Amino acid sequence: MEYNAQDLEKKWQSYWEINESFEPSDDFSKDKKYILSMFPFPSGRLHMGHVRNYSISDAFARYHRQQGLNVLHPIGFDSFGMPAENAAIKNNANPKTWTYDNIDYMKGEFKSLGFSFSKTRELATSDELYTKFEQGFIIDMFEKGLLYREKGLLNWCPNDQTVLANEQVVDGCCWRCDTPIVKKDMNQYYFKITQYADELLDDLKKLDGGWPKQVLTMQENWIGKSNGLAFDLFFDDESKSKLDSKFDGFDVFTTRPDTIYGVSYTALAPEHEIVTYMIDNDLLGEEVVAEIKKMKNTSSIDRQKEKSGISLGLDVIHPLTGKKVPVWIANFVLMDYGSGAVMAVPAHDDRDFDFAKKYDLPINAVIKPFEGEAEADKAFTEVGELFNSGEFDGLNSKKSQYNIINYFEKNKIGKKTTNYKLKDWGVSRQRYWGAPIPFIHCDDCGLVMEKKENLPIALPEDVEITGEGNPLDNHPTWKHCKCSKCAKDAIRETDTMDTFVESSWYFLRFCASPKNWEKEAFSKEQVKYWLGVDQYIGGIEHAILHLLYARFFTKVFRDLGYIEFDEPFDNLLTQGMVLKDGAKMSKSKGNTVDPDAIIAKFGADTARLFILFAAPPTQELEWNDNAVEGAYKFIKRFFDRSSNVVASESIPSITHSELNKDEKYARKKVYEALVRANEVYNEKFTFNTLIAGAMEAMNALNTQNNSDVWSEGYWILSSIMEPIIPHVTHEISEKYFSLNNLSPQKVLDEVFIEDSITLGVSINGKRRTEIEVAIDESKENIIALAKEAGAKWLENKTIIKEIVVPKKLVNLVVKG
RNA sequence: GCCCGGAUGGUGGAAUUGGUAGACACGCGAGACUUAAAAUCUCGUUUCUUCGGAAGUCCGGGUUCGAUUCCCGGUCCGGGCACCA
Repeated sequence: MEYNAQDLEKKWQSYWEINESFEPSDDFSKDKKYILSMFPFPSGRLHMGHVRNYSISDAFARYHRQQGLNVLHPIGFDSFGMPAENAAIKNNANPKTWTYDNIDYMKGEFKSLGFSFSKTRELATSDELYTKFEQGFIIDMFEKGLLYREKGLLNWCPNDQTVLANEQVVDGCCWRCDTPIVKKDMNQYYFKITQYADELLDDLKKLDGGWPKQVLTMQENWIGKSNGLAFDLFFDDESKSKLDSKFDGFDVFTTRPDTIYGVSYTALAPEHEIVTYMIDNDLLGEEVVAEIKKMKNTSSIDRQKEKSGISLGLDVIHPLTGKKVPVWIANFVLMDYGSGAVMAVPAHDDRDFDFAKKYDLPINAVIKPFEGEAEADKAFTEVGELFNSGEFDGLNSKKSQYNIINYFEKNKIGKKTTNYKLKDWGVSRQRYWGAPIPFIHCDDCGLVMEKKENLPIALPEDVEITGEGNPLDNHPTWKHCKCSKCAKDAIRETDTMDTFVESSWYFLRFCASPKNWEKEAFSKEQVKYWLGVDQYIGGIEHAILHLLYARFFTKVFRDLGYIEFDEPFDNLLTQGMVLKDGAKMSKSKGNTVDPDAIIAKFGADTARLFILFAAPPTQELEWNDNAVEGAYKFIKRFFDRSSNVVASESIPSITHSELNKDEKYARKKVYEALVRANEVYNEKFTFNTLIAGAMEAMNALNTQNNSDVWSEGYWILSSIMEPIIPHVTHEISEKYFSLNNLSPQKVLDEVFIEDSITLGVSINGKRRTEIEVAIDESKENIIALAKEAGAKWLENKTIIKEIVVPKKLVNLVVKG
């Protein structure tokens, strides 16, 4: 029979569907595996990155199912978000229709790839049921004080007409459309993620080993914890009266308290409240005000180009020396870190140095190298010895930080402080296609929560998407409602939530047994059984955003009493990108390969085999049409040569000692592949080597014609390859083994025992030749044989050392 | 600038963690079958070579009987963070 991928794959896909082969059991006494791949946005069609992602997770899921474990391998769609609206604007489509049509199409693609996802747990985050539970959580979080509304300077994308979280601003531009962002003063809802900053940082330790180091480092940097000293700088009397005695001074933060005696000026962010006060009360000249405004309107990237500043004509008193220190505005001081004000030490900080040079400010060195001289015309930023530092002279600068902080605390003029780069997570978006934030604005009661029994607050379907303004705000009736407290007319919140909210708990929802879906988001018991996720697979691009938010939600849900663990994802595998012609596949570059076309031409098994064979999963994968065809040929050969197999309900029993050399070798290769498969599925994840092993075994089977050896080989190979090429292996397994071989396979040690062995012979560590010896040959004989074999390299030389590495090689060290 | 990864044939990549470098595959070459081609099968394929060998895992040192693997210094490539005080 000819190998026909399309027919055979369809047959097994409907077999799996009819038999509900991939549904997890609710029997929690069984051992479980939760295999999760990051769910896709329903953009319309799967791309190769998805195929790679799900081929990896499917391999894990199928392997563990074979091992008899209860496997949860769910899929869903992260289906809220701007592309749906953008499509609506462009093609005059309805976002909901567009989204759900895409979902239907993509479900078909999943099926045609043979992915073993649980069907009954499929969900889309735009489903009203999902929104209902999510809005419930939002209300709980608000009650706990973890969600608040505040006016703030926000990242605004002029193109997408929406606010972005700090994490969604990449190089000063929108992460989606690359438009430079501008700052806008708006009301916005925030999750208090900073309250969990320390725990999010500390718990990274729990993930060590399970997560890639790179991701842990990225999260650590993002949280950006730094310890230092915060203290107040007070204005002198003259400055104070200039400011109408409205300000006594301002607060600064430093991680270098050791340089305190070197402070020669201080700098405020242009957005600082003192600056704002001076502008508002005409305390600065017109020109100066114009300059400050210009500075404020400059984007953060442009600000980085050159340092600039403006003297405010104010002085503060140095807390230790009592001397006057001038106050400047500097464009490099960030309003949203620390207090928006810094002490400047040009002698020991590169930035302060550049600024001081430009404006001719004093540079006072207070740290010198332990040996030699500091480089001239450069800030000395290393550890050294303090001088010109009063009672701290002579101390090691690093160690003096402790003493100086102590001094400030003892004299109550400052205190040890920790700062984070992490900011609270702004979650409101001025968009239609998202989960509505379940709040109501009432003239009398202020901001009130919607009642839980009224959830979900669903989106209106009769909506006009023009790309201008907020469609919910523009809708004629939707936002009008009654106050949940006083029942008077009120206005619904028209902002919707960041879609990262949905992906922050979807992995919990998957644990819910579908029979309880209407009733509850998930139950404690279900979640306790299934979580943590045993293997999470996804792209490195989510290293910060999604993974940090999901960790945050997990901790919040724990504190709300819904779950009982700290971290959601025990093991994380970040897959590499799929490249073509050395570049990431993208529509704009025109270098995409359509999965559907590959399936139509070669079948799903070929696509899966190529993707897992071409590179280890964590590395980039270069698409290669020839190699895809190679994968197809292997499958075809594997199928064709199954005709050598004799059908049997069980693995044939073979007397190894009665076999000839080729037969023994073939068996050895088959069992080597089995050993490697167990290693790969459980620890190493290098599917490429497992496939190579199976190919070697096939090549070895080909050199012999013992039908028992063939049958045993296929029994094992179709078992270990089933997670990778499930259709063809099922076909073979059904035809010859009644599907009995898709189960754990026993490794037979006897096949690895050999009577003779080849040893490499090296002279001075350089391999020269080899010898064949009996397995139990004595060391003396081995050396004698090696000398004989290597005689021509030993002429006129003296052997000074003989090394025998058992079962590996002989090394003869010679001289002369 | 700081912090992580990498660098192995023409190509993708192996190498049991210090023990025969280049598994497996792609490509290429040769052969078989064929009137011919495709498909399939078989063999070869690190480089140089005076056909004896010699060199060889980015470069330079080191440790070792032995280094792709460990240590020191450097080059290049990729990624993350980036005026965070």
